[in-house]
Amino acid sequence: MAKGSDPYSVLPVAKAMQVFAYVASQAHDVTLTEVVQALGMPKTTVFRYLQTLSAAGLFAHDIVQDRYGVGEKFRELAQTDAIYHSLRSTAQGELDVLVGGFRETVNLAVLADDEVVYVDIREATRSQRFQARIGHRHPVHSTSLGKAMAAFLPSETVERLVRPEYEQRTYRTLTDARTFRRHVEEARRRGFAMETGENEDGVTCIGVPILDGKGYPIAAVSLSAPDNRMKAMVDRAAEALQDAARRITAALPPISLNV
Amino acid sequence: MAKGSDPYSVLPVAKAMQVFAYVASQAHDVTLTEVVQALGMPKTTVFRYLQTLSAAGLFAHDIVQDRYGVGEKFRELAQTDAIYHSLRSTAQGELDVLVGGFRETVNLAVLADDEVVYVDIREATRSQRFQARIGHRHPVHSTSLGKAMAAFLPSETVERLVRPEYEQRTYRTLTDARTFRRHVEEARRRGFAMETGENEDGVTCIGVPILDGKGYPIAAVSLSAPDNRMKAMVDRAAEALQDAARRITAALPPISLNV
DNA sequence: TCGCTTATTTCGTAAAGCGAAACGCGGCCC
DNA sequence: GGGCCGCGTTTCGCTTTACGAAATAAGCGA
Repeated sequence: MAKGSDPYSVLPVAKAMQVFAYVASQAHDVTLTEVVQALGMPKTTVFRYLQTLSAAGLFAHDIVQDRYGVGEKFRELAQTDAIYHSLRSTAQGELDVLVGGFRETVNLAVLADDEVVYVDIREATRSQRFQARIGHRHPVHSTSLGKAMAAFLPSETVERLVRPEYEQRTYRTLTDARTFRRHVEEARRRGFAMETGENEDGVTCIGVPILDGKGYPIAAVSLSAPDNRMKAMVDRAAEALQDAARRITAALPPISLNV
Repeated sequence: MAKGSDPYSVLPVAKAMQVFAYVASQAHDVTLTEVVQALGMPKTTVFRYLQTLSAAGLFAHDIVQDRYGVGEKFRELAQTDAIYHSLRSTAQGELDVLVGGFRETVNLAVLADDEVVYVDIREATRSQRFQARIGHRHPVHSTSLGKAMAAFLPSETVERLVRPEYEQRTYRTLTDARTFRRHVEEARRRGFAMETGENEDGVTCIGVPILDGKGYPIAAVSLSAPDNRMKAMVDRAAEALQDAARRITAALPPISLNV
């Protein structure tokens, strides 16, 4: 049987996952004994796993029929993953093209808990000081990524991002709500956001939102380069980023994330 | 914390599911410490869960970056569930209409392991002897459901269902390959399958396949009634079933199941 | 090269997962 | 209508084995 050859395998978890896989792959809701017979595990054990997984919301326990099926929590997770997975895999090629074309660092990020979370990063030159790492979080107000996404959010949602005062990351960082609103407004008008040394000294960023089927900014791509080098290619970069974003949008599944 | 109020909750499983939910809801692949900090669990514990879930295929462990993300097994399960969930929920209303219109038992089934698996059943009159139960399996050759699905399978797949001899369920059950092929061929021509007392004495069934976006028979609906009562309404029933099947197909997501 | 951070391994302890068996309940059949 | 059977739930005692602190190793940036 699925005896964990892995010495770090936690048996209850491994066995519960067998139950999970069985239930999820059936077209109908299952009974306790059905799982027991299918997997050859003791009744008590399966019973406990079914209870635990139901309590976690991954399964739904139909009390009337005493049957277990896949739960809403599972479907939420699956949908979230499907979207992000699709985002990353379709973005992949575009990021490569961008980094190849400009030889500057390219970032892919999403908005989570009102922060910018880096999802993929391509550094053109590793000699350069770290900008960010995958999974790291930066503020919305100091990044072109954040402002680009904010620019295409419904206005009620933007208001949620407005603070009386913002953290000053560099001497150029905007710190008041008024300026933030102006930057966001400008990004919306131009179709891309810009940030010049507001997040990190000497580094300029151009960010463009990636919209999902409903026009909601699910993510953003940005190009970041030293101030001087960026100056010469702002227009070209903005256009390339917008093209990339459009293509990524087109390849995304038509479903949306519940905000 | 998420202390299992449920006395039957298995803690390792419950905690592993927290890890699961966290990883699946992130847009980026995560590191061990990231999970530890987010969930406030001991490092060793999380490490073991990540290992276990990766071994189960639900997570993918990127050895190079030492990051964990959602694995292919999870996506397979999610897709299977999405299809079946959609099938059942869109079929729901149609089944109700059918049972209301004919006052006879209506079945929804899928094909699994070359058998007919009942997924939903609406009995018009409970006095009647049980026909089948959800999750029960009947042979392909003796049911209208099975023959309806077989009729729209690619011919190579139909061959997999052909046996030199079939189990004789009633004295009317077809038992040879030749007759099976003939029935399937006829069902394909007519667009619905029929079975008269071949699965259960005195009961006649009409089955119609439900095709997915690619024209593959993902399931089937059937109406079953005592021979005499069915005789009077064959044409009307076949048409109603076909209409229902068409509507269910239309509401299905455009993705397919890998056969 | 050093020093930090992060992943892996070890190990002793006690918690808690396990599963046989008993119980209770409902439905089916006689 | 009564009894039987199948199924889900509960109990209980026994270790098994999950646990987590701490030590170790491996990376990686400075």
